[in-house]
Amino acid sequence: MQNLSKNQQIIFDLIDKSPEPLKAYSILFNVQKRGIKAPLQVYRALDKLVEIGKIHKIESRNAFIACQNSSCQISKATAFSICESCEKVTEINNSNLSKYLTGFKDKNGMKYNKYNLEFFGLCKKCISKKS
Amino acid sequence: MQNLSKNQQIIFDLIDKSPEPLKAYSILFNVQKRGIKAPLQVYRALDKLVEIGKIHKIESRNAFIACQNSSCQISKATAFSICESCEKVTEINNSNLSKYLTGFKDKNGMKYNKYNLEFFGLCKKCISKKS
DNA sequence: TTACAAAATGTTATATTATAACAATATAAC
DNA sequence: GTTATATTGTTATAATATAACATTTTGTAA
Repeated sequence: MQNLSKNQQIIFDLIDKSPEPLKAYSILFNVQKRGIKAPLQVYRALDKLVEIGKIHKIESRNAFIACQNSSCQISKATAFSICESCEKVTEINNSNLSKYLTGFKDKNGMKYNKYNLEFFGLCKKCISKKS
Repeated sequence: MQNLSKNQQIIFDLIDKSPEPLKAYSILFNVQKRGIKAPLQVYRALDKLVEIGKIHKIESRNAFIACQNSSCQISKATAFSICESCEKVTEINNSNLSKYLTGFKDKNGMKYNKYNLEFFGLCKKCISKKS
């Protein structure tokens, strides 16, 4: 695996140490003191980091999270759980699930090479808060 | 099932007769001749139509498609196949898949009440074009 | 059939997310 | 060292989505 460029490293570090998914303009705000001034600089780094699998985009939230799976280099099979109350997002790493979905074939004969799955619900903390 | 309001009906009809997912501002452009002038009017109708399950949002494309499943009223379990070449989107209606995912429990103890799954690949047409 | 509540509409302004286009610089491969 | 590729920098703008407020319509029940 090649090294990250300067901007890529700055932005990856920020996302990687964040406990929650970060949005592009929040990232921009946080890295301005490090010399990254324009949205495009952020989006370019994000695109590359997604491409090489260091981060994932949470599509329903337009936000980015570091890959939790140390062996994941290219993101062809992603699954996340999202708490609709506190917005906590966790990457699901379940081999049964990934086997099932990677092998899934629909009747239309289309062969899939990638998928993204987002589960929504309430996390344990938020369930107990409400009861 | 209650009837749709005027704006909801106009926008649903447009989406329903479209062979491909439609984006909000493309919808806006197409319904201006019918008196819907502002983005918010479109987004409000879209929100409601999604809520009652008449349409789904394709998150990775920011586009909307009519529900293909006649029995689907509330969209708690959605799955789509997306061709990365021609962008054709099809709703997957596979009871094995939906049973598997609806029953899925992760080790974190979170209970899911909704999911959205997007598969990516090449459709039959696009595969044969390339060979 | 009025009155009340809920849903939907209309309108202007603005926030948020993302890319186009072009020039310059750095890095890797040969 | 030269060339190709990736990355950066910069300005402008496109595309997606919501805030806030006023008004009208619709459904429900007294």
